[in-house]
Amino acid sequence: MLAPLESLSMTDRVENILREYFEENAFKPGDPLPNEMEMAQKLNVSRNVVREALSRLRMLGMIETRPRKGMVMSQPDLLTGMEKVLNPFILGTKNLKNIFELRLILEMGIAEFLFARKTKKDIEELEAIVNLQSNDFEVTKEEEIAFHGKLYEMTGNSTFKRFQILLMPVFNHVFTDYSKKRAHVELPNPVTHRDILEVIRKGTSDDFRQAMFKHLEPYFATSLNTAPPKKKK
Amino acid sequence: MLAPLESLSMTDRVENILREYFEENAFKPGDPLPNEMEMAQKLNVSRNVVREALSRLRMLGMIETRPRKGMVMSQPDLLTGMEKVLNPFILGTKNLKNIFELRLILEMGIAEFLFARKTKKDIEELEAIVNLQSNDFEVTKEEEIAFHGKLYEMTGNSTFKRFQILLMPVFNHVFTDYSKKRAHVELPNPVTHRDILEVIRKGTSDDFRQAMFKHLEPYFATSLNTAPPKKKK
DNA sequence: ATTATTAGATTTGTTCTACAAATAAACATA
DNA sequence: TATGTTTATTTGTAGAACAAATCTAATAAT
Repeated sequence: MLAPLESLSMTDRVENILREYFEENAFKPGDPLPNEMEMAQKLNVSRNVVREALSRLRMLGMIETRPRKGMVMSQPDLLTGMEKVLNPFILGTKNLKNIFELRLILEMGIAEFLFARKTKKDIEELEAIVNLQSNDFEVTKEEEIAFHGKLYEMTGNSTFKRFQILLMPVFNHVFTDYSKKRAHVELPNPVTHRDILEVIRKGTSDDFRQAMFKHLEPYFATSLNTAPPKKKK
Repeated sequence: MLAPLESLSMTDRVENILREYFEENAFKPGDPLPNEMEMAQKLNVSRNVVREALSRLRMLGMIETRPRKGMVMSQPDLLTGMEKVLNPFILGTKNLKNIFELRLILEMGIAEFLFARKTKKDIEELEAIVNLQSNDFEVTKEEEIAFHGKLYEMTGNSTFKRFQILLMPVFNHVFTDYSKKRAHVELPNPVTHRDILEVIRKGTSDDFRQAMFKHLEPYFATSLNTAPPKKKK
């Protein structure tokens, strides 16, 4: 196959060079960086090109600059870059479907950490959230987020929690979209938030996974039915 | 508390404005964008500022520009932004620990999709991978990646697969780091890749989760022992 | 009439210059 | 010592200029 060989712009190249430079020299958060003019001269490019590359790294949180003082390395947020791209209109249907599934995967996978780290206080708070629901069989989006958000929090993993919170709106967007195309399915024995709460209180991590699967069954069904696995031959 | 009030730079503001503009007007991949000068004039900023903002969006894959022709909206990759900051030296220990756990969570969560979508061909390929291992009880990093990578692939979720591949080096980095500080623990009954293969062949998704947990037990132990849950009071 | 060539206009990539503004450091003052 | 002032430094922003590639349209050739 002949693919158009991609010619990187100066900015692209400088961005890569800078990241490699930081990596090779093991720059850590707080370390001061050379100033813009110095970089531009060393790399033999204009200050503008350097600034565009730095602007990218600044957006990702890799560097910080105190205006008129200098630049320092800083600790990036893992998910900032992803967050900015989470726009349902420009993410393709495939990406959206993948995100939808990703949430289900994550939700099923938290059992061990949840049970290893749950505290009495957590369970009390979770109960309070459940008690605030006006109807156990018809929860609002806010109640949904409150409940599951608390579960993520109980894993003690802040990245994971943030990740899930980011995914949630996309998840809802996709599900709403699917729902329009499919007849609504009533489940005979739905597992409610309250049921899950009891499992967390008295059950095992295995019980939790089974309960969670039942709880998420409509979503699993949606994903596995409407989007059959396509094998690229 | 008095926190330093953050004043956004023009570039930051333009970046936000552009993203909102794309979102509000439901720009889709392929849609042409106004040119740089037009944007600069409409926003009453210099072309430099617009270019820095556009450079950021270009990095994330939100826009593409065919040099000297024009800019078009494009379909971003979800994980590009994350990939660029995956540098163990600048990610803090907390982030690294979170990533470490995230892999465990994901690995435990894939059971349903794996079993719903596995094919004979998948299982044959997985068997081939297992058979290539020289020692079932002492697999190399490459063999490890091959095996688990195939599992991710079998979920039929390309984003998920890419996600895991990105996380793997960080995971190994963290575990190597932990291993130095802890005595090596021999497990009495390790679950090997071959065991997991058999479970995938003949077992259920529940069996899979239990097998996978046993397989990953050293990692779970590492995470749950060395990093006890800290409750922020 | 169709094709080939040329010229001009457009747009991004890149460079350069200039200046404002904020800070830190050095200095001066009370 | 504590406070005010000056100065040098560095980023943020603006604007002009040009190269290079593409598209359009006009012109020339067959």
